[in-house]
Amino acid sequence: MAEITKSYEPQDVEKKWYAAWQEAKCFAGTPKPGQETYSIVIPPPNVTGILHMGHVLNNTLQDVLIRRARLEGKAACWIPGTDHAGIATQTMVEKHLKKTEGKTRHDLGRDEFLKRVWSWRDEKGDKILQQLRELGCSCDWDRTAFTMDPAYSRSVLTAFVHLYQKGLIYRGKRMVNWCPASLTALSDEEVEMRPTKGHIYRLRYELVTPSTTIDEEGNTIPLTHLILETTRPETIAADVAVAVHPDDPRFENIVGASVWRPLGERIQIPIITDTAVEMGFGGGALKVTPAHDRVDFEIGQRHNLPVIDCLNPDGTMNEFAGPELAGMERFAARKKAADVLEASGALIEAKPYENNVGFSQRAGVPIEPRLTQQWWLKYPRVEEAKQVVRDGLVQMHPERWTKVYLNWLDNIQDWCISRQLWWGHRIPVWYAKGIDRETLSPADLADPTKIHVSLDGPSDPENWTQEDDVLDTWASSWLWPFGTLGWPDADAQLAADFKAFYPTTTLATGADIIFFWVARMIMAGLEFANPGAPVEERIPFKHVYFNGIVRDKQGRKMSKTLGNSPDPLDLIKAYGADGLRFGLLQMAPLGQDVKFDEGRIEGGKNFCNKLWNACRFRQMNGEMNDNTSLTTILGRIDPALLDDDDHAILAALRDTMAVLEKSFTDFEFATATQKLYSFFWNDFCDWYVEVSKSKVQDPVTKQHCLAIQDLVIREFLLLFEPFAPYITEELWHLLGYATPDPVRGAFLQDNLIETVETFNAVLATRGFVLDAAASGRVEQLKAFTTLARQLKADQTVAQKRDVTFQLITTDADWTFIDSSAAKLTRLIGAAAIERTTAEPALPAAVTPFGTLYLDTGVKVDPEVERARLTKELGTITKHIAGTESRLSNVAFTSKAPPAVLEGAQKQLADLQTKRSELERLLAALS
RNA sequence: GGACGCCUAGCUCAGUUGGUUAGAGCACAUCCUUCACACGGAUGGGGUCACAGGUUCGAGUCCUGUGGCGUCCACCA
Repeated sequence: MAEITKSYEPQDVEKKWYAAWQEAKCFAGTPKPGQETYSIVIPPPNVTGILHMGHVLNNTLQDVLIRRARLEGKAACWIPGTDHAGIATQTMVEKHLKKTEGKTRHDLGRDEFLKRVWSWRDEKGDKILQQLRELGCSCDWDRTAFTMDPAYSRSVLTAFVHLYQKGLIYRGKRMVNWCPASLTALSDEEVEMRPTKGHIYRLRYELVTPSTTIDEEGNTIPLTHLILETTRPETIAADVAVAVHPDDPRFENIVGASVWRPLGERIQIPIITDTAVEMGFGGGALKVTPAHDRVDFEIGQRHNLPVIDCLNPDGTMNEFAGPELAGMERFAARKKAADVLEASGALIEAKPYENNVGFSQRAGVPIEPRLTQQWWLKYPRVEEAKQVVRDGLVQMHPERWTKVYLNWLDNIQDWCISRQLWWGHRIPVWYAKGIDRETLSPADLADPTKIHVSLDGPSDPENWTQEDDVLDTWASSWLWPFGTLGWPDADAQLAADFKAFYPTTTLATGADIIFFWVARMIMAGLEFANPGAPVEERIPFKHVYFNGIVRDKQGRKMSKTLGNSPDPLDLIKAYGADGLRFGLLQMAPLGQDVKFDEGRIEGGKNFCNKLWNACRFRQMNGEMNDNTSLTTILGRIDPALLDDDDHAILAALRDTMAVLEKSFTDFEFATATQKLYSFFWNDFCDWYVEVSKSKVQDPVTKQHCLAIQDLVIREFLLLFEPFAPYITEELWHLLGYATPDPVRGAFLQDNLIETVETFNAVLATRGFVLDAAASGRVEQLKAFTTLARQLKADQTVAQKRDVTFQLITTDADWTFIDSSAAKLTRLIGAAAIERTTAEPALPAAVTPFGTLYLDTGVKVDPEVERARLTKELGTITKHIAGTESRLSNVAFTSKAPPAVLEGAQKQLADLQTKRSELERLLAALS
């Protein structure tokens, strides 16, 4: 067996094992009949994306879940893949094209441009999947999917045709969120409202015929103009009316009259009434610009007003904006419009103003409401989607997200699924040649001689033209949990083990895409997967785990522009993949955002090193025996020979197993990592390994102690493996836990983890009766040790080892301490612990086993000693007072549960004993 | 306007159904390279648990309110 080096060097270990795992196809999801399954589909990253901290967190969580499932003996399958990411990828390639060749996509034409995108994808795509391998992700790579794969594309189009035939998809001219940068419509979810500083312009709209109104006192006064306010003066040329509230007394006389439009073509526009107008805002009048505002559009519909569009798709002004503004960019035009209005006297004032403006989430520019023909989807299964979550068939973790989810579904709006892009799934709709797409009526849309909708297109393609638009990317990824498992092709589903792996077990994702993706997947699953089957077979997943967002130390979202995001690959180089994984999970409590702290990652690395060295110590202490199974290790342990330390460490191990089990059920990964840390570092290294140092000196106890170590390390490696797969695998082999069997047992993951239940059962059949009191005695010894060390530290002889301790104690306690002398003297750093009945004039501490004196061979300074003891006495006295007052309170003694009462009484007794001993020590000093 | 989350040591966070003297890691101070580990060991300092009320024998924990930070949904031009 190879010798374990002085420190853990992750680099070579990681390379070696990942290659070995892949070679052996360890990650293949291959269900055996009757075997329980556990499946996860990856939230597909953008095909051209690169790994950032959010991915690291999200994918580490998935890997932890899937590896734990493997150890639990389940057929585990983690399906990886990427998303074509329509807008993002197309924009990227367009930019590249512009930069390198000075061309636009239109210069190339659709077919040629798409060729370029594909070659870009082939060249630069899937890099992120490579990076996930470095992180240790155990995806079943043979199943890698891509949303633009032929098979997956077919599932997307199948879904479209199905929904169309069901009457849920329709085409309509409606107000959409238009992105002037990407030149496409967006869904409401892709629009982000941002408070934006600008100006609000107070304007006069002159009445064609002066009239009268009433002032606040009810007096009739002349009225020559209306006052209204707008943030968008550049759209005035597209005003078609001015609206006031029907109940507004100020405007009674002028309803139906006209005002002069102050910009663009100076025509008369009518004054209308509409309840959408807020009387208290501005001058109480609203300019109505149906082409450029949702509310205005609705007012226009109600009043049969014309629609004038004064913007080009790219956000520049067109000829309808008037000669002053035509051709200008929209924000420049806004300034210019203000100038023109000021010059004509229509502008009263421009006030600084902040309002919410919709921005394109991806392109980062303000969107324009724009009236266009688009394809819309009425969501299927909305009620059922709510019900499965309410019924807990789909459980969200943390649960509070269900409320957000249900609220969204309660207010759900039809989904604009068409995008004016080229990179994506082209909508499988064909128009008969010669028809005007803009003016198709609902009846036309239902006429198969005018519109053809199918997977493969019309049989006489020469007579048809295909729809130019592609589908929203999310209209493909919403099929991910079953599209990746062969749906809708029966043979493909069989080959992909659809039956075993659908519904998937857990979806791990960020709450930021709860609407974009999670909700839509639930509806899609219910509609398409296992049609006709009971609802629990149609849901796409049973659990949704929402991981937090990784933020920087100031709490800001990590972003490229801020440059506050460390490169995960650099972190892997510096701390190892295991250190990164473990450190990150330690700071990621359920559902809380993660403030990134590199120190924690370093802590993860240090922990790995600690584990490494504990194993090194084990190896140095003696020949390895047969470690190839729990049974062989237990065979080396005689239950009758277990001492307190053995009992205590086994109890702590069992407790750790239990905590881990619960943590996985509750998705509490931070709890799990913290428990692993404290068990191994504190319970095992700081105590068990330290006491082992004396036991291995004794041939009688040596083999026994090493066997316990082998047992604990084995179980710990199994518990730790999901979090740190590389180092555990390496140590598994170095310490001989692996079996030579090349099929079963070659890797750590081939083994089964013990549950508390099975572990207990195994121990019981071997005659282990764990002594529950042992842990308590060990805790007392720990306290004794700490007090002794404190004495040494106080006397600044912390490192001296030739000191002697003297103990005044009872016969029973002395027997116990004396029997533990070998390990205690080593732990404390003392030549000996002797029993005494005298009152040595030495520094003393009151321990659970009597009063302990430190003899350094130097005479004690009574004043220093007095100060030390007095301080201790003060603390004790304070606590005694607190406890006494509680116990003297009848309300407490009569109402508190017996256990609490007993605890308080015992505490008081202990404190009093300690106090009187301290008082005695103080008295002895003088 | 509506909903949700957070506020505990200098920093990042634990703290389960209310119950002894509120914990960890990092940072800090003192000491130590003694034969697993300086990526380490020992000891120590450091907290009116955001604030104000309330319920209770007892509140970091439950209730009400206030303040601050953050997120989502809706949105008055």
